[in-house]
Amino acid sequence: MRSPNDSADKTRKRILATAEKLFAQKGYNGVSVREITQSAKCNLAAVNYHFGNKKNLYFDVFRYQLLPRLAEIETRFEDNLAKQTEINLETIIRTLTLVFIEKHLNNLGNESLNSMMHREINNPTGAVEIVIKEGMAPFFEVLIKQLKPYLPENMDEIKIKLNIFSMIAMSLYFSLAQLPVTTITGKEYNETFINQLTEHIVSFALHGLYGNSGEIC
Amino acid sequence: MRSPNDSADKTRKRILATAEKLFAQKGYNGVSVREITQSAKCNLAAVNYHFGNKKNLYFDVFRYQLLPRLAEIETRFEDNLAKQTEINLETIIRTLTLVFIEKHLNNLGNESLNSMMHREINNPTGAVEIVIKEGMAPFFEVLIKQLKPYLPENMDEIKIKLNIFSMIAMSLYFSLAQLPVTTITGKEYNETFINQLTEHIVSFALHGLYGNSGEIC
DNA sequence: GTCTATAGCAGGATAGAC
DNA sequence: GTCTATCCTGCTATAGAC
Repeated sequence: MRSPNDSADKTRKRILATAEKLFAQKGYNGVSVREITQSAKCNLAAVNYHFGNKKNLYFDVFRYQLLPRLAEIETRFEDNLAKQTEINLETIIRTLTLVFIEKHLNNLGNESLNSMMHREINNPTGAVEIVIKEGMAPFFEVLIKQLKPYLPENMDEIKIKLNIFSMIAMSLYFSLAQLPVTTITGKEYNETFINQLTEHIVSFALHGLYGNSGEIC
Repeated sequence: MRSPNDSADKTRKRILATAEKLFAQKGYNGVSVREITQSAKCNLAAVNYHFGNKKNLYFDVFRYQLLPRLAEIETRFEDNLAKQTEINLETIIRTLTLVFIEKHLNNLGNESLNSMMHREINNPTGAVEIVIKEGMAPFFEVLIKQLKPYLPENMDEIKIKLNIFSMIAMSLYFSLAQLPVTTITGKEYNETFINQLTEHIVSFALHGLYGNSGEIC
């Protein structure tokens, strides 16, 4: 049996999911409400009914779609790390890199999270701040807690954070900037190359991070 | 004395410069031709007269504004490197990082190059390809030539390229993603912090790059 | 080459029937 | 809650005077 709100809820969710996909692909100004409602197979007025206006729909995509997605990534990172037979700096970095990179092998939806954060970084509308404060910040806490035992004691929190940002920067760049990478290396993003990229990031980050501590090789 | 085309040329250039700034800030769909012409203090019809249509203006911004800007960066990199008393891996990396980071200290206009490349990476319109092929590719050749003597012989070209991309990824991220970095570290982008960032990138890259060669510490 | 005026269209939003 | 019809604004692009 369906509750009275079932259908409404479904329309609402369909709009959110469709909007996420389209906003990620084309940006806020690149998508019209008409396109969203047509793609979500509902009426034009539905967006205004459920979300008030277009801007609010955009914000709700961050709140109800992207924030949970970031939480999923965090969970997946912790789960995958727990599965490792041995935990050390390398396995932590590899696990982190894999959760950021894996969207290219299976469609887990990280793509829109990365893409929309990437867009927002260029012209913030206020929507990212939700994700940064409620999503990224706690993720950083988890990462710092995991990394700290394996890092030199003299590395302060700011330095650890800069190191984490650097790893994320590489993963994001190689995920999003496929066009320049493919054009300049001549390599397509197939499984072999993605593995090579992952190993590169892990190795670069591992040495970068450890060397960075002041303990010169 | 002014040549007959002087005024037209000036209008054209004013439009190009204004369009670069606005497209970088708000993206293609975020800016109207009206806004550009008003900001460039010329008539609405001037864009169509000089560039045919809006899309073509956007392409010409890449061709005539961004491409020369990338060439400038390349020149500045080579000039600054030539000024070093000693050239080694560290000085090359530091010089490269500085040319990418320095836009935050003085306004050299790199900002719009980074910003627009960043935007295009998300939804390519065909305009980036010009910059990649005619700007980035030759820059990579220069970088490879400079780096090669200081790298282990067993590092192939693909690996060198991935290493260069990783350095660029970090510089771009710390330049563009100021909001998350500031929110999470609690540090404002003042001169002290920018210096810390630069040193972090140089150190991370130096160890990442060298460690990456297989010569384990 | 520069400008005004305007055609022609697409966008967000809403009113009101069902 | 859903839909159609419609308002109104703002956009690109062009025609044609100067």
